[in-house]
Amino acid sequence: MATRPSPRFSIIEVARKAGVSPATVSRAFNQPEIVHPDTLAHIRNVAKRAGFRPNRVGRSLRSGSTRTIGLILPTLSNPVFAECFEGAERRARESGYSVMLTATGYDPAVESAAVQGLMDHQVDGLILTVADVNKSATLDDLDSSGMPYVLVYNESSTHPFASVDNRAAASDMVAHLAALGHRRIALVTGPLTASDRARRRLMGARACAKKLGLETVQHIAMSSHTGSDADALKAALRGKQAPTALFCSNDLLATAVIADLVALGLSVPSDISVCGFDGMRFGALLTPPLTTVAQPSDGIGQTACSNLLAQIHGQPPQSNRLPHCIVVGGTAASVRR
Amino acid sequence: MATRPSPRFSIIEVARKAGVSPATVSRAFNQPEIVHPDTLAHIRNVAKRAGFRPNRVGRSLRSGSTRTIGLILPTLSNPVFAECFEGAERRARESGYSVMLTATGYDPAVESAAVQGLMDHQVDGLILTVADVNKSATLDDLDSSGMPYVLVYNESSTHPFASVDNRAAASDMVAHLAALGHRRIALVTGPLTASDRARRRLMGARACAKKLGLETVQHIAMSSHTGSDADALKAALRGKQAPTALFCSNDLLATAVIADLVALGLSVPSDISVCGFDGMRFGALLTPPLTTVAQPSDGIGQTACSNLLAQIHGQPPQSNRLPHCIVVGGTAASVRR
DNA sequence: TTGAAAGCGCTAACAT
DNA sequence: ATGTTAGCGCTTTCAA
Repeated sequence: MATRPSPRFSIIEVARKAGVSPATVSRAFNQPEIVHPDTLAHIRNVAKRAGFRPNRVGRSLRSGSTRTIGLILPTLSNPVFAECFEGAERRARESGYSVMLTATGYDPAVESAAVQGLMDHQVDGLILTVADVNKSATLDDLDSSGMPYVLVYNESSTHPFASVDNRAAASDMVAHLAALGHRRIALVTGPLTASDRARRRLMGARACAKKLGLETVQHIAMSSHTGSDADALKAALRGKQAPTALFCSNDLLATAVIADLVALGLSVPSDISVCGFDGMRFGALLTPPLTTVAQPSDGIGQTACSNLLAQIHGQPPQSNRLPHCIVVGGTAASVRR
Repeated sequence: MATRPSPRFSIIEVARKAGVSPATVSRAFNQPEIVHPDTLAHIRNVAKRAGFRPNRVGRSLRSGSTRTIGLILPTLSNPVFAECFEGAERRARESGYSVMLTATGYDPAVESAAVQGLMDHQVDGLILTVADVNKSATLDDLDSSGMPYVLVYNESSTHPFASVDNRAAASDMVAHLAALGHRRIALVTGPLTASDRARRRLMGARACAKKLGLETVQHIAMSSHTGSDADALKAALRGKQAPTALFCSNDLLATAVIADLVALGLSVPSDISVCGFDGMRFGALLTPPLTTVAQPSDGIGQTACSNLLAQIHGQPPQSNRLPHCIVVGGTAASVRR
């Protein structure tokens, strides 16, 4: 079991040892059905003995395909994105594709560099989430590059994506809150300028409120995407017109908001209702369990990957809106009379 | 903004357009300091105008380095591994390395295929977690391949790793429980045969119990790594000699166990104490917050990556034991008299 | 069914 | 400081 310096065989050595041409060895690995069974067995034997495995870099350069896709997500520490990755990676692996993954930490500079870097690596396609579909330099680059890609979580009429219908989902949650008797609802988000999803959710929430004759959904902006802002929260809760329900634009934010409310001496849901958006598994473990809008993140990843692979194989780009559902937990309750 | 079929330029075209040799263009990108400033500016200009970026596949083939590392982890849905990935990826990116990631779902076959696949891709090194360092076919392959690698979460005297000291960590937790008055403690794990970490934790727990004169730490094996087994649990809790504290070998398992206990009509911690191992962030959000042994997962990933890069650059392999700490939550309380 | 030859895009000797 | 040349490992015509 000595650690030899690994004199990595090439297809040429194998060909010589097997007494055939390099082309035949190549065929033995790529189109075994067209080489003579005896030759095939012999080559496989020699290759195995020598510990030979085709070098994918050589193959990629020659064939023009790396059989690798790139994934660019804000952070894997948000279980929503982690699940999305798992769905996509599994699907990719099943099709013989590998995945390069970059976490941007919501930094547009990292995001843009990641796209460039993955393109330099000649990935066959890209799955990514951008802050805002409508003004993303990254996305413009991508469009003009001809590289196949699919967005996840974003929605757009001009770019392929896999996502829930954020407007409808937010609307459904507002309807749920309204059914509980809430008439003053606020949507809590991170910086709106940095998230087209948050904007869509706000639109959906407002549309529903209007339809149901509720007061306009207020908007409370936090400075970070997943962290709460105790001061902003306190300010928003002052006065007679304070909202009775806080609809947070993601689950992580909801947990942070709940923690802040508790620190403020409020109790959820008896003093105020809170709900989230995402449906991360951990929400169910909280006490009370988090009321939220569940997105099928694994499915979003899987679908995006399927669509991307289809594109890579020449199909036209395609978008999918996956079904969401309201998870009734215990953080949103009937409003007190 | 037409989607041109992208007639990807090569270094040769750029060289011709710029009136220099391909080698000079290559130098302009790789060792800009040795080319004449005017030439450099001119080449950069031409390259930029043509939208040229060096093809990393060509470069990799020629140079023998892909500047890519492989990461193989059981699942990104466990926030512990997600954080580890983030630490490693960030560190890699800072050094100009990209990351290919595979989630094995604890399946040895996937694990082994992933190692092969990443080696086929000519990654420069590998970071991975294996079920059992002492009998891992995967690891044997790796050793004989000469590919640099660093284990994460595993510990070994013969393989480089980055991990906490699992024995000491488990011992510390047992000491903590003992200080709360517990004398009958059980360690709850998934299949022991499939996790050297669980085994080390059991050893550490037993050693500490012995030292402190407690009863031997019982072992309750669940059939899955992170799911609880209500029947096994019920059986273990029968009788006068039932444990007063359940030490779960990971946080996800701890949450599942707590849920089962609650379903059994027991209350944590007043009827029985429970604690976990990992220190996932969500533990702090539970009610009561999870008492656990925190591992610095981001740091483990970062350290592993640093050590791997050092190895890739010719340094000898190195192992690191990172510090753990006991997080006192509310799921473990003083034993009732 | 197999072989010969060219070349994917790039870099590293070696020359100048 | 720049150019010439060869070739990394593989696949893919084109021939046989």
